[in-house]
Amino acid sequence: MNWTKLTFDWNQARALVAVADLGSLSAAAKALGLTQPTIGRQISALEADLGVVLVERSGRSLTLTVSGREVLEAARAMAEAGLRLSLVASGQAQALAGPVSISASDMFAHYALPPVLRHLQAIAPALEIDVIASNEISDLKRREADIAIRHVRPTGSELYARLLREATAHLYAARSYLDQIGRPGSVAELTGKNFVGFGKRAEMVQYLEMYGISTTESDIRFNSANGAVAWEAVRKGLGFGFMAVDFTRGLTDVEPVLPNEISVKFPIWLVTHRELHTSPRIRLVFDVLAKALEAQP
Amino acid sequence: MNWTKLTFDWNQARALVAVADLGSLSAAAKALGLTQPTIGRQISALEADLGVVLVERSGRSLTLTVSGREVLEAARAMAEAGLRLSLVASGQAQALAGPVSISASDMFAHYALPPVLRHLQAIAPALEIDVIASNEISDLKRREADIAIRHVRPTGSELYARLLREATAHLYAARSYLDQIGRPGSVAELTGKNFVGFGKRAEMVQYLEMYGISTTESDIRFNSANGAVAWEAVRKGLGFGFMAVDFTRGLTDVEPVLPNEISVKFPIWLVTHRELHTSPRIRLVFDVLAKALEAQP
DNA sequence: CAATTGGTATGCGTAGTTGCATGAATTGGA
DNA sequence: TCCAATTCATGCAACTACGCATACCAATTG
Repeated sequence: MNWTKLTFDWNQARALVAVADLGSLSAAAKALGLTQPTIGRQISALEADLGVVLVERSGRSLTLTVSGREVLEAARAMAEAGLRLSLVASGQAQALAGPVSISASDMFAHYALPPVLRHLQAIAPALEIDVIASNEISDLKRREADIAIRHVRPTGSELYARLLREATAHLYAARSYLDQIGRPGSVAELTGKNFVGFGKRAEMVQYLEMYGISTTESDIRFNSANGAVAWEAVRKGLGFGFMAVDFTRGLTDVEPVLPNEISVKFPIWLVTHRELHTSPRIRLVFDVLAKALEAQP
Repeated sequence: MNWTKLTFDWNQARALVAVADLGSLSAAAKALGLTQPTIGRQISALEADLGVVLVERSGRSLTLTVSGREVLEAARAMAEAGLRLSLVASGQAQALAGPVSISASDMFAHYALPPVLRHLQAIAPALEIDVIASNEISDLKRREADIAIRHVRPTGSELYARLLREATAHLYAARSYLDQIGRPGSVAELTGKNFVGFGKRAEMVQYLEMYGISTTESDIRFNSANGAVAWEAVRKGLGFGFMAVDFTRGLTDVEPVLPNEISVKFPIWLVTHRELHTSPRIRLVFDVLAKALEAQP
C-alpha cells in the first residue's frame, strides 16, 4: 500500500461527496452534523492539498469542475465503503450480548448514567445492564460489579483504573429559600444555618469546618444516605447542601452559594478487573462510559 | 445516502488499515506521517465511536479481534478508493499546463518562493512559472503578472485579494560584527551606528526614527534596492538592517538586535484578478501559494 | 538475571479546526 | 425594480486533537 498517497484528510473527501450529492455547502453541513463554514473550508483545503480545483463557485449554486467529477467518483467509492464499515460495526456491536453490572454512587447512578445507558442501548441492545447504586466501595473486589465509578483512587494491582477527570462541587440552596433568608455575602454568614447532610452527619460537619463554616450536627436538620433524596431536600428549600456542578445544569430552582470560596474538587475514576477488560462486552461498556463521562455533561 | 452512518471520523478508519497492515501503532504512525500516541488515540476513539473492540493489546504486539477483521475489510476498501482518489487528482493536476506569472518583492522571490515552487512543480509539472521579482506595485493592473504577493492592502474591485498573515521583521546584524562592536543594550546605543538600506535611504532613516534611533543618511553606508543584495551585506557585517524573521530561520551568522523593542509588523497579501481566479491554472497556483505562505515557514 | 530494545500508555503545552456571529452576494418573486 | 430569502465568505473565540517528553511494559540478548 502506498501510504504517502493516503495522507490527505479523508474527512475532506467525505465533505466533497456530501456537497456533490446535496448541491450546497449548507445542505452538506446539515447532513454531516457540521456547519457551513467548516464544510467550505474542508473543500478548499482538499483543493489546495490535491492541487486540483474541484468546485466552481458561481453565485448561489456550486457546480463540480471536470476534475471534480473525476475525483468525486473515487470519493463516492470511499463513502460506500464507509457506509459498509458503519453497518458492519453496528452489526458487531448489536451482537454483543450478556450481563454487565455497573456500580456507582447513587448520585451518579441517578443523574449521570441514564443518558449514557440510553446511548449504550442504541449501539448494543442485547446487553443486559445492571446498575448498582451504592455508596459502599467494596463491590468490585467481591465481584458484585463488573465496572465501578469511584471518587477515590482504587488500590490493588488486579484492578484496571482510569482517571476520567476532576469534577467540582459547590454548596447549593433553593432559590426560594435564599429569597426568604437572604443570600450570604461571606462564609461567616453561613454559621448556624440549616444544612442538608449526605450520609454521615459528622463528616458533613467536618467538611463545612474545612471551609471555615462552624456548625453542629444539630444544624443538619435533614439527612439522607440516599444522595438523590438529600438533593431533592435541598431543591425544596430545607437547607444548604453540596452538589456536583455537572448535575445542576439547566436547573433554575437552585443557586450556587459563594462558589468562589466553597469549591470541592473530586476525581472520577472508572475501574474494572484487569482480566475483565479483555472481554469485548465489558470493554465496550467501559469505553463508552469513559468517553461519555470524561467530557463535561 | 445515509449520512448519519458516515459521520464517524474517516481518518480513524485510515489508522485502522495502517495498523492492521503494518502490525504496530508506531509503524502505522510513521507511514502516515503522524505519531504513535495519535494513532493509538485514533484507534481507541474509533472503537468507542463504533461500539466495537477492534484490537487486542497483548504486550508488545497487537492483534485484531474478530470484529476488527470484519471492520478492517470495509476500511481497506475505503483505503483503496482513497488511493484511487489520490491518483486521479494527481493526474488532473499534472494535466494543468500553461504560463503563470507571479510578482513578488525580490526578498520574497528570493527566500520564500523557491521551496513553494518546487512543491508546485511536483504536483503540476506542466505549468510554466514566471517569477517577476520587483518592488514596484503596478505589475498586476497592467497585466504584467497573474498573481502578486503584496505587503499593502490592494485597492480596486477588479482584484481578488486574501490576507495570508501578519509577518514580523526585526533589526539584524552579523554575529561577527556584533562581536567586534559590542551588542547594544538599548535603542539609544544604536544612534550613529552603520546601517544597511533596502532601497531608499530617506525611508530607512524615517523608519529608524520611529523606533527612536536617530540617524542620518550618511550613516547608511551601504544601500541596495535589491533586497537580497542588501541582506547579504548585513550578513557580511556591513551594518544593521531589517529582515523578516521568517527568512532568518536556521541562520547562525546573524542575530536579532533588541527584538522586543524593534519589531515591524507587515501584512502578506495574495492578489489576483477577479476573473483570473476562475481559471483552474491560476486557482491552483493561488491556492498552493496561499496554503504554503500562510503558515510560518 | 540484568540490560537492552522495540513498543504502548499518559500528561501537558500548543497549534489547528470548529462553531458562532456577521457581512456580502445572488436569485426568485412581489 | 426592489425586497426577501437563501447561500457563501470571513473574523474571532473556544475547544479539540496533535506532538513532545516521559513513564511503563514485554520480549529478546548477553
